[in-house]
Amino acid sequence: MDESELPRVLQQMWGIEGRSRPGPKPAFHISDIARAAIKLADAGGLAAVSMSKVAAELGFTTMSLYRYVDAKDDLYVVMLEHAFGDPPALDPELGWRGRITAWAEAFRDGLRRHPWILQIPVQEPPLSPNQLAWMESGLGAFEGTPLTPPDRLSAMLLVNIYVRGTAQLTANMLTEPDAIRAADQLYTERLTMLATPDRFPGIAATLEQPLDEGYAGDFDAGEFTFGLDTVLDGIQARITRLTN
Amino acid sequence: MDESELPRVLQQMWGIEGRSRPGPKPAFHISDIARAAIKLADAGGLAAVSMSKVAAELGFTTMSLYRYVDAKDDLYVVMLEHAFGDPPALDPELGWRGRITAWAEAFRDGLRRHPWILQIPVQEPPLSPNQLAWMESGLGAFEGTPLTPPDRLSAMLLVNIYVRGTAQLTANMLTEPDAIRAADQLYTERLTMLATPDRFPGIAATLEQPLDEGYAGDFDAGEFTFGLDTVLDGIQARITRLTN
DNA sequence: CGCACACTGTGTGCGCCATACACAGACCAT
DNA sequence: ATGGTCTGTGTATGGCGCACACAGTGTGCG
Repeated sequence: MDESELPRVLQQMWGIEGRSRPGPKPAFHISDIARAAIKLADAGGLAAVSMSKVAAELGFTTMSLYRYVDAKDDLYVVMLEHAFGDPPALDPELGWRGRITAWAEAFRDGLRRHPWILQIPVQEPPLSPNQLAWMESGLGAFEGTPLTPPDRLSAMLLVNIYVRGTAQLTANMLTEPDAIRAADQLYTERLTMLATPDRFPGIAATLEQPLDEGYAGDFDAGEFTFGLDTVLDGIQARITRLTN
Repeated sequence: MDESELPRVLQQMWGIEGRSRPGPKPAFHISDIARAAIKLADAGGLAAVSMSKVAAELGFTTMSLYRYVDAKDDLYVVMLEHAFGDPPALDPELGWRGRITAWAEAFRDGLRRHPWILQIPVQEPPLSPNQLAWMESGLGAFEGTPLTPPDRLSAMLLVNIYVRGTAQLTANMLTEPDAIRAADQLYTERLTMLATPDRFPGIAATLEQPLDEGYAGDFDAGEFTFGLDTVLDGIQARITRLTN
């Protein structure tokens, strides 16, 4: 219950004010760090984010960052919190399906905007304000369904996992459509060469379908909603079971 | 189509023999590298795997590894290939549901045995023998269903994503049950403190359920199959739609 | 009003990392 | 037998995260 036991970064992000203290005023705020780091990551991927680069971007020395952030991992937390803005406002007119779909698409769009998010090593469950707001928003999509709160949590996590997973498949360095297409073609080529029908009949059959873009193919909007619908059908089944 | 364009590591893993060449015989094989690296990763996580440590484990110098592996990323590929052994043999007696469930559980067990797999930055779609064998095995689970090959691929990927995603939630450094329990309790505590019912009613409602273990709670076997069943229900719905 | 001291940003330095490059020796095709 | 190619090695470079000591700053307390 003691708020002081919260890591410094969390305190800052929740705006928990320390009483006015002696010493010089901080020259900036963690949100400045987040902005600088995100700028670097958007431009050059997560690998382009280092303490020194972020500090240089801000015009300060490397070590000054450690007055705001305990370790590099904290930097990631702050970046995440800042990269997802507010969660989408879900139209209550829509059914739960429409709402969670909108939520999933907003999440996907966030990942598209900041592909480096997928490269961040996941290590702690979320506790920052925007992260929780997204959770809340996702849970709210199931308002009016007979799902219990834990069921809603599971359902939301399922959708969350789906979006992350598919985004991961969509080639991690998206941005360049030409690059994606080239990488996809190279992959299909190699797969065709290695996955011979005698040893890998299932894979080979998949490759024969001309429409199919291959495993790492361009996971476009159509395929996204198609797979998402499958997940939602599963949730629907659970709801139906409860309703009877 | 030219095999020589394959990266060296892939050639080695597929056992493509280069014609006998001048020069000293290689002192070891990439599989030795894989074994050493996996040993280190099992003991100390992916962070414990460095070129020098792996080399030391083998009794060679750091730079010698680069005669077998073009870069660190290749090391990861080799580790992955070696960590998953052969895919499970699926009992044809079972229906598709039983088969894909067995496949998912085998996959989950693999991730449990080698948690560091989840820390590997995903960058390339799989092309190594065992990876393809697992794909083939997963696709084979849908033998006898009306699903088309691309449908089967989507379904398998869905299950694959689900397993990865849930494993990710299960606290990435599992192993120690006490540590998991402690981390979980700390998380629930903080969440209770931060997610106040006024601003986060949905999350708060979830926390009120005494049974619930919280977001990052111990994702035990029961919850795993429960969530998996939801996914499979979605696939079932698709099958049913095709059958009519 | 003044002062003690907590806090700020800075500079230096350490150990580790991935990997480029030049080299001496080992071995097969000819 | 020998030329050329491949092996493992030693050395070196630039980057990284971060520990630590320091000088200056400004607030709360006396």
